[in-house]
Amino acid sequence: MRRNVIFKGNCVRRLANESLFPNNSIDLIVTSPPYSDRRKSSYGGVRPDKYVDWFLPISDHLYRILKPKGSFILNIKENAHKGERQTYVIQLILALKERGWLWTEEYCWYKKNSYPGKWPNRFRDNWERCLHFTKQRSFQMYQDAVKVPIGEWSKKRFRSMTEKDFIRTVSRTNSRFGRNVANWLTKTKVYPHNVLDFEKEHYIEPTTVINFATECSNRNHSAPFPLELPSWFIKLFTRQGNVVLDPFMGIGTTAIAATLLARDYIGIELSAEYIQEARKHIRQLRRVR
Amino acid sequence: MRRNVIFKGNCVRRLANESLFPNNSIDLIVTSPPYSDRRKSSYGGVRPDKYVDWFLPISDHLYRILKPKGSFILNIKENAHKGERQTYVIQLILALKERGWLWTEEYCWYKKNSYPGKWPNRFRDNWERCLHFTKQRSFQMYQDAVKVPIGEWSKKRFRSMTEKDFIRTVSRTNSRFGRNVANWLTKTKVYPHNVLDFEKEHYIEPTTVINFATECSNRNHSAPFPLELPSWFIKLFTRQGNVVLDPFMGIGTTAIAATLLARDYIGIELSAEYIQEARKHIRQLRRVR
DNA sequence: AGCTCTTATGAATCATTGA
DNA sequence: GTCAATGATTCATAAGAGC
Repeated sequence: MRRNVIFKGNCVRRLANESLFPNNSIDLIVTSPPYSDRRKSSYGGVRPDKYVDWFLPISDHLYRILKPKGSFILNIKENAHKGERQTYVIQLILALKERGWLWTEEYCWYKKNSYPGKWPNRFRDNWERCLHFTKQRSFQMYQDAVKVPIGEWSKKRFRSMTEKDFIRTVSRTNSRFGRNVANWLTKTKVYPHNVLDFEKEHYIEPTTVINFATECSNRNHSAPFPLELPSWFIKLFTRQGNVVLDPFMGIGTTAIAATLLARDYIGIELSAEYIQEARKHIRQLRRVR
Repeated sequence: MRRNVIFKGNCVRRLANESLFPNNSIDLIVTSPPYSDRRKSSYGGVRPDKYVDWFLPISDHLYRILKPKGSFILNIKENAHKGERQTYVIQLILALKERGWLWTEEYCWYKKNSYPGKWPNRFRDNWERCLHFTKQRSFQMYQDAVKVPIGEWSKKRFRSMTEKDFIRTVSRTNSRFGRNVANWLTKTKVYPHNVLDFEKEHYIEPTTVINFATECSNRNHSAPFPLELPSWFIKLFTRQGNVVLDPFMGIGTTAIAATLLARDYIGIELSAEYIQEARKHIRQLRRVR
């Protein structure tokens, strides 16, 4: 299987090629497909009522090529129409389960730069779904790789408590700290939770982020998600040398994250312009390293 | 219609009483029903596969008694079972739409206080859904009541500008400050977004929150949500003197929030113990006021 | 390098208008 | 009727220029 390549072309047709994509060969899929009725210029747009039917053939191939212990992260958010949230995303969850996927978790990506606007019936949309699907109940997950400094949340949670107060509280309530309260207190890092709140937690070297951000602000080439998003899932669900696939590669954010983290990538993308942009980014990364 | 009362008893049977609950009489419903298979001791538990059928008769009554321009906020989160997120919540969304409700929005409540825990396949669950249903596309929404302080960026941005400078800049460049340019210079508050992140925003007097929170944590009574949660929706969707209903009242968080905000409340609760607790809190509030 | 200030724009949504 | 295009609205961040 060729690695560290971007294939140009239609997503389903490429995935159907079994020599390019053998069964059980991919460790992680991270992708953000075009949302319903968005990205019309580059992808033609998908009608909400056709969305599930459009996506299922793709997801069937993804199921075939994903390793049994691999993960599939689907970043998506339904838009509002005629005053209501569309239902195609939750319909898709149900449909994917019927096709054999396990809906393991829904991570919440707490975006900080939502689009401005004011409407009589809603506020700005500041979060997106990161749906986690797997093929099996047991799968690869390297939780230690995404631990965060304890300060961030514990300070807030127990802001006003002294250490003795804290221990007393813990032993009085039947909390899950268990007996190792002291151990827990001296720990410097803890496991994160399922809300992705990247502002405070700098997972990637800031200089790298800035370099990338600079590059990707070129006109007409928008990155649907920031580098931290695929980076977080790549660290969580893969080890060095594993293969990460993004079937809707765009300007290559997933590939860049994989490269920075010493994983291999495979991308599929329809737009020649986006591919060119992605390759340029990756070349620059290689030069820096 | 009697107001500021808590009715003891079964939710559906109480709601079916048309003299207690006339048609189109409630301004806002805020509730957190027992989640599937949780709170077995107080509610007996509801099987995941029966959850939708269990809830629909309740929601039909809620539809009947809610005013046409009223709102229904459903705080809920599916639990995980056998490695997967359950689907009863998203099934419920689809079912409620079929019964006539409009699924207007899904607010994300970003909880900050979940206790540590570790599982091989997931992290701690730090967010819950607050589903917003309405009967009509146009409904009561008092957005100004929940404005939040503008970000720090604005101070730097506008610090050195006179109004004329600013207007000149705006008309020269393409910046999207809209038509009423001068507003930006004096703006101190902006509209929030759809992620409820209460840490930064102290909507309720801190002392009140602390008193209530302390009361809750000292006993074994579960407060399904903090005071800020119903308070935010009450301010957003009602005015003073309006009526707020919580058909699963618990220890009375919604009633307390309504009382503090000078709204009337109606509660329904099965557990005599919870009702006693709720009434005690409300009495204390009255004394304080 | 590090800071300030300027400029640009991002998976948006709704009401209105015209076909 | 439905559907598509247009205008109006709005917050936060990052790149780029200048010192």
